[in-house]
Amino acid sequence: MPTRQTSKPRSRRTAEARPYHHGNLRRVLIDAALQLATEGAEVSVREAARRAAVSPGAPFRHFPNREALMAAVAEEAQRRFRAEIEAALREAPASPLDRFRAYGLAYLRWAMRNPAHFEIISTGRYFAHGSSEELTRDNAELIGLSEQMLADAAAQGLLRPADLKRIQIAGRALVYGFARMNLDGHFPRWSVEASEIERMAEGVIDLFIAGIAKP
Amino acid sequence: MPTRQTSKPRSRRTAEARPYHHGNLRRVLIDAALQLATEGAEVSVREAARRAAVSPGAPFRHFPNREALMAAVAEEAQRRFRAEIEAALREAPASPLDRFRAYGLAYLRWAMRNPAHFEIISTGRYFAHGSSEELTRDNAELIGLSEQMLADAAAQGLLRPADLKRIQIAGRALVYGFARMNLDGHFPRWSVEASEIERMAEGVIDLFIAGIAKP
DNA sequence: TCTTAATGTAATCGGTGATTACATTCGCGG
DNA sequence: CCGCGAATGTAATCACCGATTACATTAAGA
Repeated sequence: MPTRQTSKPRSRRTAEARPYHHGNLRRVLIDAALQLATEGAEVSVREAARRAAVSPGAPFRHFPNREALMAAVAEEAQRRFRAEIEAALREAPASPLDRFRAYGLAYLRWAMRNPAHFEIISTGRYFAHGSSEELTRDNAELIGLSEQMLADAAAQGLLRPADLKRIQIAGRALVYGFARMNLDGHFPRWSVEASEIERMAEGVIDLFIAGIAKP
Repeated sequence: MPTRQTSKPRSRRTAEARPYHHGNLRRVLIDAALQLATEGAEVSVREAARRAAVSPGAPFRHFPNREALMAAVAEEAQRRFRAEIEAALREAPASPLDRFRAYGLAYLRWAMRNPAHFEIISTGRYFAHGSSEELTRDNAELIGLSEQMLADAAAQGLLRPADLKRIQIAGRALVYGFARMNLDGHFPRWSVEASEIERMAEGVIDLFIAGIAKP
């Protein structure tokens, strides 16, 4: 046996079934980070590695840095977000304003039931804004959807005269603001009942639509 | 000279004017942290200490932990925020809806010109929510102000029939959402001109008020 | 099979929040 | 005026984190 004094390289095959190669680390790390976020904890690469039962340096074989991991997490979350909204829209009425309402409702429901994911998606604090191609594309399509609904509504004469772009941004701000108020703890008291907040979200959306719709 | 081998305790009085006791550390640390935030950097206790030309442990004589420092920073920022809104309200018209508009405008202008401060105030990510008595009190008073305006407007028959609480929350969500969209980088393209965003903010507020006002 | 690239490990670095023991100074009571 | 205790700053240290590097192990294809 030639010079071989480093460590204990005997590939131990005892009880521990996990092979040297994890086989699925990237995916498992993303899920672990997603889980971490869900639990409200700070997402650290080390903790994700710990949960994957892997060394602290291993994740950097799959992600150049922490930001890249967070971007991957955001992509996954955004995928689910978009899927839920499109599903809600699929079984929504045909009227543009009804669809607009269903859109806002689905948006807020998801944001309030997946606060940590929504936070990662929307904040841009966890990874550089525009760092992910897929993320910005998905987001742009979602925005385009709402613009289309408003354009349809205007074409059918359902809206009071107003700048469409302005309506679109106000609607986004309203819904985004409500979601973030929930995230940031601005609903302290009556938030004991999550359903109460969702009811309020519905009311706020209806108020907005009543404000832009032709009387 | 008795046993005295520790360090070099000779109180050096050479060129360096700063006395052992800083005299004003707490205040200087808050300002340094505020400055740090303004520069967009992560606010770390060590960096604040560095800027105050003081050892890394010194800040902990004035703040039990990082959170407490951030809370103090938030209190200072909130004080300025509230002062600006009250100033704007002082020279606003008497009509409730005009005052409501002035309120929203002052809110958004400050938030967009002091993004880092607004972030620290509103997010609750830098210190425990409700950890500061003053902060929650100030905030409650600000909210009470807006509620009063809406109540006045309703009493004067200026509003379309709607739940006041609902209007109030929608208004807060709208304005908070717009401010956060700006913070979180949701205004990428046409944001080259800051005045452009402020113009849009004005338009969004007007749209909202037109939506709740009696036609 | 055997060579090479992919993947995981171990050790290490600099930065950070936090704690502790110690040094220095201020301010108040004698 | 003195001196003692409280307040305040320093130095050293710890654990954790992101990141890098050298190395070990394995999978996969020529």
